[in-house]
Amino acid sequence: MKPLVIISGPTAAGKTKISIELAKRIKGEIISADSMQVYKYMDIGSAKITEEEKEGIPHHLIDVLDPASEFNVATFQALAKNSINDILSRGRIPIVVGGTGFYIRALLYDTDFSESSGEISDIRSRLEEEARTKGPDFLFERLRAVDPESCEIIHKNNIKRVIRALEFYEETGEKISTHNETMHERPSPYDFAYFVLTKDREKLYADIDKRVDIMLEKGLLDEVRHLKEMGLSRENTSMQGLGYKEILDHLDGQLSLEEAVYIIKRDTRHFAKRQLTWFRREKDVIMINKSEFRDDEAILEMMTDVLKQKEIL
RNA sequence: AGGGGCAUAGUUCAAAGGUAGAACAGUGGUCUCCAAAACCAUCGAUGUGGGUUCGAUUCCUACUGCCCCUG
Repeated sequence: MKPLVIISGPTAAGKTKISIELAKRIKGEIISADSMQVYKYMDIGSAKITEEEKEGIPHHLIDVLDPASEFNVATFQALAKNSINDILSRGRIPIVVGGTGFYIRALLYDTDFSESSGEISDIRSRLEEEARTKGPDFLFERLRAVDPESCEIIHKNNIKRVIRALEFYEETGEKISTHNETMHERPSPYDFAYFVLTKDREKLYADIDKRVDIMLEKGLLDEVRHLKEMGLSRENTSMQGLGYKEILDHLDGQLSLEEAVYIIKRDTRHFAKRQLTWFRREKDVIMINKSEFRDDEAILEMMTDVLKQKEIL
């Protein structure tokens, strides 16, 4: 089986720094599992690693897309798989680093997305239109007719997921609920070690607030202004990123800077909390509370020990 | 110091002589193609003492704290 190291954790947990140190020790290369850092020109707001910080370690899936392009799990999975094979073929170890747990799962368990085209389908736009005109209950009841099991799992207010379930059914003729069940039982094709970096909640939140302030000092406003001049708007997936949508609202005069900053901090904290919920229930993860270690050195020692035990090294 | 006002959840604000509502925050959760998204659930309060009353958090009163005006 292919070896794979994963370093994840909530935003502002300190993944970047640790990942570089680990890569240096184990001859690794880094694959970013981050839905925003793939985009070019989005450096400050996505807390992207700088060239200097990379210390010569090769990074994949960073700065590979124009901010006007679409990006989603399926695309990520395909690109990441290519990178893994590329890295392994050169005798190096792939280290997946990033906070998008959903992407990591899709990669780690090799979720099958082949049924659908990958692009936003006509079916989906039609369903979205119907949700707008006929209301959410209408689609939910239609889903009940074709896939009642999904109605047990999906809350009817969660229009996005109701639409996806219907779309999946219309595209494949199969219920997404049964598809998910089979996917869930699939073992990972990798020999992996899945590390999740955390720190005490209070400390994490304080660091998030601090980091947002630093982003502003570094020129987040100018970065977003530039993206806006490039013609990007809320319609783009990239501009739905934390920090980007709020600053756009501010530049459009819909929010004061103070309000925008408050919302960015708040929503980033919410995001970190959701990430923690995700990792808590993820199987086979190794939680590393940074607050319980002397320093990064101790963490790296522990990580390499685990990798040796698992015979990944 | 004198006069006035306010005191309800972590915060901002409701309500009512019969055991207090909301928003936001906080906390827990869901998740298989926009996931930095979308969605669900939940904890939590009448400043302190006395009085009136069957019953006070509400009315009266003292205290304490905060705000405004005057000096």
